[in-house]
Amino acid sequence: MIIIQKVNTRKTTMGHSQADKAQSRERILRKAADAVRDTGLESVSVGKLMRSVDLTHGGFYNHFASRSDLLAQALERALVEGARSATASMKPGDAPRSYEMRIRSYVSRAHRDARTSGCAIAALASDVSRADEASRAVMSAFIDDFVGQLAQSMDSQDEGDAMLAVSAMVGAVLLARVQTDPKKSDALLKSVRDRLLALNQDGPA
Amino acid sequence: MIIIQKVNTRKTTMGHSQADKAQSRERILRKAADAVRDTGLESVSVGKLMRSVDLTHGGFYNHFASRSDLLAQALERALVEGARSATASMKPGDAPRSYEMRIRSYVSRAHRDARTSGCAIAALASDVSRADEASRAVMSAFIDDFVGQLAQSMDSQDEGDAMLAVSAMVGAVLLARVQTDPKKSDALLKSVRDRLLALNQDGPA
DNA sequence: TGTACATCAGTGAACGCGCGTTCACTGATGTAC
DNA sequence: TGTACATCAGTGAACGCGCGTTCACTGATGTAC
Repeated sequence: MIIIQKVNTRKTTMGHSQADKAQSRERILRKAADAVRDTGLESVSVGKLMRSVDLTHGGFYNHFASRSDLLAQALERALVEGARSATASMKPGDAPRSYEMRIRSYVSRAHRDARTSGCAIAALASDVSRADEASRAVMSAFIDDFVGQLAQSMDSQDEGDAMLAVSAMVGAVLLARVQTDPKKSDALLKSVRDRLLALNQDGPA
Repeated sequence: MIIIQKVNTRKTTMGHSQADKAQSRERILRKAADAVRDTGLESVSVGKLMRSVDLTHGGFYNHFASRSDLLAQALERALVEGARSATASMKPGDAPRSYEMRIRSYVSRAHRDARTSGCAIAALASDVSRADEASRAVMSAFIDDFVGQLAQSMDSQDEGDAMLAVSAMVGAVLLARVQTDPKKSDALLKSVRDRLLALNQDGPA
């Protein structure tokens, strides 16, 4: 005896409640923030994005005014998540992260290889440097924060010193991602990491 | 008396000689190398590019096998021109550029503002970090050269020191291009520049 | 040097495709009674 | 609690557009004699 099961060929029925809507919006935005860090701002298309969260393209405009509106929000989200991952596993009340911990986790092979969950400044600096003023302003605020927080973790407490460190951190991760020779890529990270760590030992007089 | 001039409505007639062909190819490639640094690898379209050198799109394939073939060559050209501009006005036989001159010209407002004629590593690092292995290999070679040459100009002659410097140089120019507040952008360049210059004074012990 | 012919750089119409966006429609959700 | 109705999240066809690429054509260049 053969049993032919009636298969539901419809996609999983999407909810229609307000809570479902908020959840859909969140899934779209989260996916976009990842995609943007992984393959760049311009790589995100409405159709592909909606398909990746099992929705159809038409519904996109229930959540965002336009692709460019989405991109602006995805950039901010990516920056927030990137910054949060830098302070991951911190509970409120924990002492602020040490300079050494910050450098070791940022200038690392793990960070180089985890573009999607890593720092969005490193992932998107070139793209945003070419983008409109609004996008650049959003990232500027995160750069300022990044510099300010790093400065507080340094012996010198000097923002100028932190600017050097942040520039080198971002540059090193970027160059390590370009480098095709894994040994050279690792060596670059190690050289920059060691020197940034040494930089925080109080210099000569 | 009114004179109605017969206006030649045809575009300037293009030559058909072999020399003309080489010249066309060169014009296309040079324009592409600029465009790529100015607005990113993905921004270059065959139609717009050909229009910008006063040709029609169909002829493109007399010169390049495909858009992606052009892009690979434009990337290399952009890197060559960027590297050349870093050593501009040097005649053969001149002493190699000093460390101080290199830092002062790279980490500068002029370089920040001259994306099209500046270093292609800074302009395209994010894009290339996401590109195929072939493109990454092309840029890798230029990074290695850049590090090697900078090391030779340093007191320590140390490639690791040069890796820190190159990372900070590239990172600083990128961040300065993102920063929307001109004062902060200038200050970041100055802070990084001063510290990179100080780095070459022989350290303690 | 002059003529006849092959070559081939450049032209522009045409192709299929994916894009962002719009819209009439559907059916589950949520509300008024 | 039950019913009737309005709302609106999600669907999928359709739009105009720019893209990369192809191709039949044109006329100047370059060559063979």
